[in-house]
Amino acid sequence: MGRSADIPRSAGDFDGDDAGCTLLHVDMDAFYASVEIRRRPELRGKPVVVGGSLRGVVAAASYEARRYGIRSAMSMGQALRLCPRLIVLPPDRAAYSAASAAVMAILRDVTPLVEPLSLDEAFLDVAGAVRLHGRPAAIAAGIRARVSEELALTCSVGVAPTKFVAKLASARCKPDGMLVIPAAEVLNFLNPLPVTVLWGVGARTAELLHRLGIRTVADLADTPLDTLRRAVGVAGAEQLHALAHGLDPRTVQPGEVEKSISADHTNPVDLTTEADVRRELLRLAEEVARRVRERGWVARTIGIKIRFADFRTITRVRTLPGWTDSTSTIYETATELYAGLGLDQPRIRLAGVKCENFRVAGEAPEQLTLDTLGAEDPGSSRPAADQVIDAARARFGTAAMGYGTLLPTALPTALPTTGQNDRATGD
DNA sequence: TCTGGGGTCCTAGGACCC
DNA sequence: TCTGGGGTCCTAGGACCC
Repeated sequence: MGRSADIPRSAGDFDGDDAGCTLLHVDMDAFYASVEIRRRPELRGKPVVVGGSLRGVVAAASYEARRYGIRSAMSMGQALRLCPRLIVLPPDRAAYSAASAAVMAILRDVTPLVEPLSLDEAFLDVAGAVRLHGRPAAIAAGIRARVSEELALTCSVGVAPTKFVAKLASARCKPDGMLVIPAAEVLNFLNPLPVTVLWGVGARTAELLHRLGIRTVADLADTPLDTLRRAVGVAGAEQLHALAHGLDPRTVQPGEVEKSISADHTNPVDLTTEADVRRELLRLAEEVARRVRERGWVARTIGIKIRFADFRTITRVRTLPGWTDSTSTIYETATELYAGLGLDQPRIRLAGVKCENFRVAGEAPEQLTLDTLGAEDPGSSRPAADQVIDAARARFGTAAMGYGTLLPTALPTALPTTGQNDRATGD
């Protein structure tokens, strides 16, 4: 990478003051849709969304689809009404993860201070990289060039003195753009923007603020802190007040680890029988437990989420006496929490299972298994069975083997622990 | 064809301990 | 006997983000 003037794609046009603009926000353009179009060039130029499921919403929309007013999070039905010839593709998470890893690798060539926010965006702190790679604007242009040339994808990059201004900047130069907000321009940039652009202002908070006559960032900056506190609570008020004045002390955190791991699924048809719900909880427990084990962790808190047909949603969690990574312990806890709801004639749209409160497996003071929960079989080899299943799935895919395939039609309250059923039936 | 699936953070109330 | 404050842990719900 050279000076900004040498950078292709005209992104280096910026010749203003980027001193102190050491925070970059890199945001991939229409990421899932772009990955799909990259491998199916015949879709280029067409309205494409990724989403798919029967009761689903749009996860990503190509810019052609957006011309019809289609946006992510819109229901698939509404999207199809706006554009009947819309091309709808089912999500392929593995492909997006692989593309994401390639993007993150390019970013980490610039600096180790990369904080991914999701598969398709990341913050970078380039303060220490300018000697090697040039000014922030040149670094941003270089990243955009590499992503385009090596990955055939486009991204937009915001360059600013703080995280949230960098993120706003990337959003305002999409697609395939770059925007530098010099320190001296931050307030001019922020003031006219609607409050809804601020981190933490969603529909509810916006409504509260509008009632106070606060519509722009400038309005917010002029509002006394006490007034804000009464409207949105102490923590929210302090943060909004700071952001409105261009202040954001957050630094780039490259080592962020997950605090919870969850899986949930909206069923195409509501679940109405106990057996169906248990089967679904088992499937979700397997998925979550596998991901916990993948990381070499153990969890102490297990939770379920249930969304009823009327969209009312409840959660229940239980903190166990010790830590576990066992599918059966997580499943048992989930079913107990479900049973505790005492539902009579359930109509369940969505079920979810979550683990939190993690430790690294070896460092946990104790390993909680079914045994320590008082199960009948003190010699249970269930953790070994988990490992066998994980290994089989890693080789042959998730359909290869699992507790789910072991279960008879009428589900038992507890999983078999004698080992005699520990063979996949292959169905 | 109303409303996905992965998360984080905050609040409020209760239990419990000192 | 009445009254209490502070701290921590746990749970449920909800706002918010991508």
